[in-house]
Formats: sequence, C-alpha cells, structure tokens
Amino acid sequence: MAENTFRSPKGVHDILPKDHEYHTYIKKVIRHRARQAGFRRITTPMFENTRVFAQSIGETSDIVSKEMYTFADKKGRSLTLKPEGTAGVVRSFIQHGMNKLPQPVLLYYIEPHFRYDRPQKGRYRQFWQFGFEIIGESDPALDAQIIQLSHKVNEDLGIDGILTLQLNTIGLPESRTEYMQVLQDFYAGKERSLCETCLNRLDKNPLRLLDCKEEDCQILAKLAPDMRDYIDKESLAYHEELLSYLDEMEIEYTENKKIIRGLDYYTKTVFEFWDRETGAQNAIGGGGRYDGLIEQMGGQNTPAVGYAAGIERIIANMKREKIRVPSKDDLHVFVAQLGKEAKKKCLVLIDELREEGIKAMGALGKGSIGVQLKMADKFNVPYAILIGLTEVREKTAIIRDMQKGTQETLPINKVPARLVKMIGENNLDKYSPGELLYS
RNA sequence: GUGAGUGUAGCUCAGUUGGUUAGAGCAUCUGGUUGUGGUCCAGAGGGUCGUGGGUUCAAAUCCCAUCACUCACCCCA
Repeated sequence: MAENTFRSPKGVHDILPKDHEYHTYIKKVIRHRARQAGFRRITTPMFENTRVFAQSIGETSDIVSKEMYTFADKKGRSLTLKPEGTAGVVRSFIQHGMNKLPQPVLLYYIEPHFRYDRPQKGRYRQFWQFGFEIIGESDPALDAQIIQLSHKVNEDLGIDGILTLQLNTIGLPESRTEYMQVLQDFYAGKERSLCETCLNRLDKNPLRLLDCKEEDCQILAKLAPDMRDYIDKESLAYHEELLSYLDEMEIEYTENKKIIRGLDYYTKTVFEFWDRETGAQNAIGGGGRYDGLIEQMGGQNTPAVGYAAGIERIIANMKREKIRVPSKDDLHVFVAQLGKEAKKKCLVLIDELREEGIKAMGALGKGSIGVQLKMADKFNVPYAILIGLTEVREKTAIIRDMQKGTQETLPINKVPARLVKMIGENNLDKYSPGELLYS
C-alpha cells in the first residue's frame, strides 16, 4: 500500500458484506431472545461526559486508567467514547427517572464500543458489544435469568458447547473492603516475592494479586486467606440460592474464585463465559450484579444485574467451529434484456418482482445476452429472466432455470406470480410497510 | 504499556549465496461467441516489493528507523 493511500486507523476494521451476514444474524438472535424475555432496546450516546465512566467503572480500573478515548470538545468539556455499556445505561436510567417505571426495568443494547488497547485477535479499538440489564430488583432468580438468557443466545449461535460458565461471588463492598485489608496485611512483609505489577496493585486493588500469572505470586496467592471466609453471610446465601436455580435449569457452571472482574461496580454475583480451550484469553462475555452503582451515580438505592458480550469474538468462535449463517443477501433472479424497449419493460418488471419479495437485479447497462448471463452466473442466481425484441413484441418473457438450463416463455404479466411459486413463499424477502398505526 | 514474528498484484504465495525488464495460481476485464452463462482457448490490466533512510557498481534480498498486521504478556468484549 503506497504512502499516499488511506488505511483505517490502527485497531479498527471495516465490516465487509460477508461479515455482515454474521452481524445481522447475531443481532437478530439477540433481539429475538431479548424481546421474548420482555427486554426493551435502549441506545445511549456514543460518548458521555468522562465522569460517567470514571466514577462508575473505577479510576484504578484498566479501562479508565489507560484504555479510554477521552477528548475535549470545543468548549473544553471532557468527553469519552463509551468503553462499555452499563455506565451509560445507568446514567440514562437515572436521568429519565426510570425508577418510576414498573420495576424491574429490563433493557438491552447492541452498539459499538471503544477502548484504546493493543489490538489482537478478537480485541479491537472499536468493537460491537451487546448487553442485557435488569434494574430495580434484587433476587438470585434475576441473576439466574440473566445467565439463562446469555446461555440461550450462546446456544442459538451454536457456540454454547465450546464455552464454560465461570461463576463467583465477590460479596458486598463492605465485606470486600475488609477482605482487601486482610489481603494487604497478608502480603505485608512479603513484597520481595511479588512481581512489579502486583506491587503497584497491592495498594489500590489487592484482589488482582490473586489473579497474577507470575509463579511466585501464584504460590503466595494459594496461601492467601480465602475470600469466601470474609464475604458477608447474606451474599453467600444469595450465591447458594443462585446455584440452586442454575442446577434447576440444568445450566452447567464452574465455581471460579479468581473471577473478580475489572470493573469496580460489581457486587455479589460475577460471571464470565470462557472458551473451553483457550480459557480466559478468549472470554466472549461476562457480567454480574451491581447493586451499588445507581446510588453511587446519584440515583436512588437500586439493585441491578447485567451481562455483556463481544460480537466480534462470537464471530471468531463461530468461524473456528465452522458455523455458517444463512445469507439473506443472495439474489433470486437476474433480469437480462436486449434493446431499449426491452429495458423499459424490465424496469417495470423488476419493480413488480421486488414488491413480491423477489430479490431482483438487472444489468441495465449495455451488453450482449451472453455477457448478461455471465453476470447472472457471477451473482449466483437460481433464475434469470430474458426479454428481447421478440418478447417485447409478443408481450412475453423467458424464465431460465440457471442450474438446469431449461427455459419457459410466458406472458410478461404472469412472470411475478410464476417466480413466487418457483422460489417458494418462505424464501421471499417480503417487506410490508402497511403496519403504520394512526391515532 | 512490554516482548517476539511477519509485510512482494484484489486474495494465496514463489523469488536461490545481493546481479538485467519481479513471477505463478485464483480473481478482474477483453476477445473467440452482437439472442443464451458455467467448460475451454487467446489476450489485457493491475507492483515505486509497507514507508523512509543507509551500505553497495548493483537491494524485494543486508543494516537502521518507522508504520501496520499477527502472536504472547497484561487486561478484558
């Protein structure tokens, strides 16, 4: 690529038509499952005041401390491209007084998100994420429902079999604070055995030390006091209840005490879906309960639970498992014509075909029948329509079966109905705008 | 942010110890065939070898820098 040509910026990519088949399909599954469960779609702005994220996700989190696209607008306001979905949804919940709606409020979103991170497979600076949030009620059954819904989506997309559900409880913030103190006390005097990053983390986020991959740190982590011994009784009971619901629904899970999540707002339940083979490196989604967040952001004390997953990662997994999605983009028919009069007839005919839900394309430029049929072949259509001088004169058209190579001539006004029959009602791309309601 | 690997046509890749005008397959376009596609045949277009600099009589090839991609760490979607 020469110097004077443009390339997309580092870490972002075009979604080309082929990949859109995946995106379209996945979004369809999400919308379908969300609607079935009573969720309603919400779209929050692509950027928020920086404080929305800084306050909710936590100043010391990786996201806020080094991965945000933050910029000043012309009036010097600090704005940030959204790095995750929950903070914006919560801001919107508070701003629009959704606590006055019947509780709980069930919301879902499908949107691009932005993080300044070193690109890798399944890790981009702009990525599509979808999420579900249940706000306004606290009950293990709701956590179970969020997990069930996520699980259902994975199932529909054919990747459920390659994922494991990793589950943990991190308790209420107070008990976590106590445990963090216990951890700091435990590590006091052992600093020499810790790696550099852990030394930095010890002060602000000691929970992370348990997760470190360095050998020496791991040895220490194994000796460290168990978080479960310090978690409040209420959270432990809550967790047990959740487990019993998951058992009832026959959803498999792995209890993983190392799951603590990188966002500060979680309480009690946290979970991630991991790739069975590559583990945490390839988490396709995760979530948990965030009972304190709404109040912390200036709303009333409101419990909530949510889940979010990355669409590009799901696609990567689907491709690895050789899962394909049906293409809705394939054309049904190609209309070839010869001569100016035929072209007129074709323009009208193509419109009629499309009204019937037949995906039709014509070579309305010049070209011999041969060239046009070649195009029809390239576009891989099952049928072609041929209209030449003779057909115009006789008010007919030829329908050609591209696979068999057979043809039939029939009156041009009978063509749409005939094609509908050949293609099959179920395969049509019907669009019915006649659904508008007027009051 | 740290470490490693890779950059040659739209795609997949050859290109020897540095040596004339940088190649192949696929794809694209044209013609053989101005009323019938797929196969076949003939031909064409498309590259300042990622970019910039250096070494050399001579660089796709060696050196340095830079950018991008990939992988690992980190973290997560």
